[in-house]
Amino acid sequence: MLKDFSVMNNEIQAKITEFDLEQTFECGQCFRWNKVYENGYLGVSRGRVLEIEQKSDRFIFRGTDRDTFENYWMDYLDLRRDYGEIIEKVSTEKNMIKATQYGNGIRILLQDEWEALVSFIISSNNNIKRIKKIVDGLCSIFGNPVEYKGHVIFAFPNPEDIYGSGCDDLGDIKCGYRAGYIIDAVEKVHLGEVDIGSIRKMNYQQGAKELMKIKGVGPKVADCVLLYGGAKYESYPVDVWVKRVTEALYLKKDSKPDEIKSIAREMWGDLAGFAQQYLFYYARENQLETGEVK
DNA sequence: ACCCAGGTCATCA
DNA sequence: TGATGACCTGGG
Repeated sequence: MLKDFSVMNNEIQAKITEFDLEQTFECGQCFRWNKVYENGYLGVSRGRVLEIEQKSDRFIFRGTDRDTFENYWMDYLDLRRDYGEIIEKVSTEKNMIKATQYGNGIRILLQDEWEALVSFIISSNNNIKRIKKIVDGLCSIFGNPVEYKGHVIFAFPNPEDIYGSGCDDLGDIKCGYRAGYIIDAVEKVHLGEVDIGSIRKMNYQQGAKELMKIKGVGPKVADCVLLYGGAKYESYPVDVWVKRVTEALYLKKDSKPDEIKSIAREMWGDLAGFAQQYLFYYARENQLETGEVK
């Protein structure tokens, strides 16, 4: 975790343990951070740009100021949390020990709830590469441009930026049948039928119920939004990878999502979301079909 | 041509 | 409630 940081020459420097840019930004939880050079990533959240460079456990943050860093990015990057402690607590058996060693620099980002919602609507029955492409397309059409060191980055559009558009207006981003889902989300959030801004205050059940009012939002998408945007760390999103690996390691049989979620809750309690992320990253990066440790 | 990808929906019993 | 197909799109 981050203990303190220093500001000089418009740069913020800090030593942070259990943090790796590639693991955190490429583990499938977010879709808008891009590698711009070796060990350097550039991203935007809620219209704020940030450049991060990593040298082992030393980090340099650029494009921000002390106030924004302390009041926004510290929380976004979850830098106040002791992930050494998280890893220790979820490493309940040998496979999880392996998974947490493999992804020991993963942090769960606190993303904008609306961005997480739309991103994971797009994620359904889709692959990560194409999800990124579609999300980028949505931003370049509807988002506000932000300039940084010659890069033009488009912020993620707010509901009001998209409101008034129809499915046809989303044709260029090639999101297929998900266009209708996105429009439904835009309308319900914009008109106040869904209170996306309150999911962090709600409990897990309330949050899930609220999110699933939207077309295209089922249990898996709701779980992702609650975990990555709603800080509901007991959430255990069950996709094809997590299903495979959880069944193989713990259940030893074909199981329904609710059974998979409940055993995760038994093993890791309100830290199940962290466990899920380590397992997902480990299984997917190693293309594990059975979940067995190699 | 067929299958898959961080699933959900409509339909049917 | 629970099971079964269909589904935009692009890559292997």
